[in-house]
Amino acid sequence: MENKTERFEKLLVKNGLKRTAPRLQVLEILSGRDSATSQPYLEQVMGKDADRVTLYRVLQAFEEKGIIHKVLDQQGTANYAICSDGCSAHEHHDEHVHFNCDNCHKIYCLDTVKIPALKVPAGFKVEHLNLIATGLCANCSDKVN
Amino acid sequence: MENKTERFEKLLVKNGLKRTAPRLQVLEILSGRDSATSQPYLEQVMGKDADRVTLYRVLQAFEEKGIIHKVLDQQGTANYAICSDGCSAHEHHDEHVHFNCDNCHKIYCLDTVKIPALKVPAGFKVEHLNLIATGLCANCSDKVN
DNA sequence: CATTTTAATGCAATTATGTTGCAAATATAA
DNA sequence: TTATATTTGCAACATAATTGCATTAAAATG
Ligand SMILES: [Mn+2]
Ligand SMILES: [Mn+2]
Ligand SMILES: [Zn+2]
Ligand SMILES: [Zn+2]
Repeated sequence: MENKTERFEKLLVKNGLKRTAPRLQVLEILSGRDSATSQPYLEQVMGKDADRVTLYRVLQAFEEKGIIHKVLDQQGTANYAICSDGCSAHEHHDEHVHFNCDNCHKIYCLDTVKIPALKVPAGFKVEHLNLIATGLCANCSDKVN
Repeated sequence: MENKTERFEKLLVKNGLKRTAPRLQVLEILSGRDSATSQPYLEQVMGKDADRVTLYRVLQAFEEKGIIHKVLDQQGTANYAICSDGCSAHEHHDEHVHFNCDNCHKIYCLDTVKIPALKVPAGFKVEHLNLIATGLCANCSDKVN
């Protein structure tokens, strides 16, 4: 079985992106976490390995290519998670619900929970739906009890 | 029938807030619009009538008291709308869908569209739901046709 | 109505987040 | 190995938001 780095390199090539250190590092970090990762956290972890501007540009490129998707938490902070397969440059196919824990502040992609269709008033044309649930995640509600 | 300003003054008193010019002005502006109002717009309209910091503090106080609610648009910008009745200091009772138009960028409170209940994975405890639909609003989809 | 009390405002400084232009570096194609 | 096209880093800038503190003003009190 091919290792993670090899997979990431192929992913970059497939999307016409050059195999660079900051890009591989971002993929490394994101893939190693069980929840969406905030921009500030990424910035902190990458430290001086990459300039702040580079990080923003890496994230933007990945988002455009459908490699990651952005989720804003309740404070408006950008969080990023690796996309499920099937997302591409011009369409993200992962309209799942996101869960923002009030306690640990993690954002989980609830890949199995799809957003139900909506009946909107006449005239409105819905393109995308974005649903964020807040409350306590499985970990935190355990601890509280 | 009592006029708007009188109503606003009562609203402030009821919530233990002093009747000040910046507060009345914010209520005036918000109530005169058909969609949620962004912080930058408010700042611009109020001009030098109130310091930027005061505006932030007015909005925060109103939100805490359940007088207005905040909606983040797709860029993470804060937008504010007056709450429906029944919202209070510690509970907002207006979990309706919000619609963010891709064209005019307005955010509409779809008061009549409630967010459907969700089935989440075991362990997760949902407190609040926050659903933003994007697409074209009634006005803009008219114009396009 | 004058005075006291308490809440709210304005200002200055600071932090966080995100963007742009451009020169230098580097990954990859030739 | 060289050429090219992309990517990076740096500097400067823009905007959003927060904090501490002195001053002002609203409302409560007598
Ligand atoms: Mn997700
Ligand atoms: Mn609303
Ligand atoms: Zn949690
Ligand atoms: Zn519109």
